[in-house]
Amino acid sequence: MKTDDDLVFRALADPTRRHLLDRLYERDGRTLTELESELEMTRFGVMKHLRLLEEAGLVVTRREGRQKLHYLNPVPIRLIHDRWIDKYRERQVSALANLKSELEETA
Amino acid sequence: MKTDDDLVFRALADPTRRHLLDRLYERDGRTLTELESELEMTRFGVMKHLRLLEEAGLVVTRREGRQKLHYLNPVPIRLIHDRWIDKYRERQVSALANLKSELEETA
DNA sequence: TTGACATGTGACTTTTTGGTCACTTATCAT
DNA sequence: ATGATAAGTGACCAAAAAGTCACATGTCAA
Repeated sequence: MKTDDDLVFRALADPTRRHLLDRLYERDGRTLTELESELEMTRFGVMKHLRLLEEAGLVVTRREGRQKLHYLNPVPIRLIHDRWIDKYRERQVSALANLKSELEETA
Repeated sequence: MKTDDDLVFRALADPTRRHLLDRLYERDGRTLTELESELEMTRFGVMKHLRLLEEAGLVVTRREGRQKLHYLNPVPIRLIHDRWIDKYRERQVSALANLKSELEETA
């Protein structure tokens, strides 16, 4: 059996799919053709990736005529967070994460 | 090139490794042998999984005589969160995630 | 110091995943 | 209608990951 969260984690495991999420985080409502244009991969590869993201619920889509618009859904990401970070430790962990980011910016 | 975050996402992609994180979230400082005992897999399989988790920084270890103790490090998880959830939307998303969890509990 | 215990390594096989391609379907504008 | 545009399907190949095994190392206790 393939559980719900399994789809999410598997979807996130690929760098191309994470890149697609990054692009949609930046601005969503994009089409397959638009997303494809900036990747060194055929349309079919990108389509497969988008399908996995959609099946995982990380991306939701809406049809508009002959094109399909893609939107980022961050809820599954939050659920990953909540699985291993309880609200009592959230502040500390968040502070550490910020510290790490800042150190890396100046490095 | 294999980036830092790539190791984290790949590590999280496997159900056995997520299970190991769950066990360590429950209580950490466990040994390989202890973690192995509850899995239907040889010691070698579990060892490989733990090594990937450690390389990803999701688990940190400390040697204690002939045994190796494993601890959960939640910081990389928080960094995943911060990648796609900005602090302005964090509240909404968190609320939606809680709602989803509650609905599933009673279902 | 010897036997038992806890962890580690490298080679190997099987399964899963990523990517491409030929071909198809649906929608729009002229 | 028809040519152009956007998205979809199933088969296929190559690359990567999961898991096991024979063998090896380091540590403890009697």
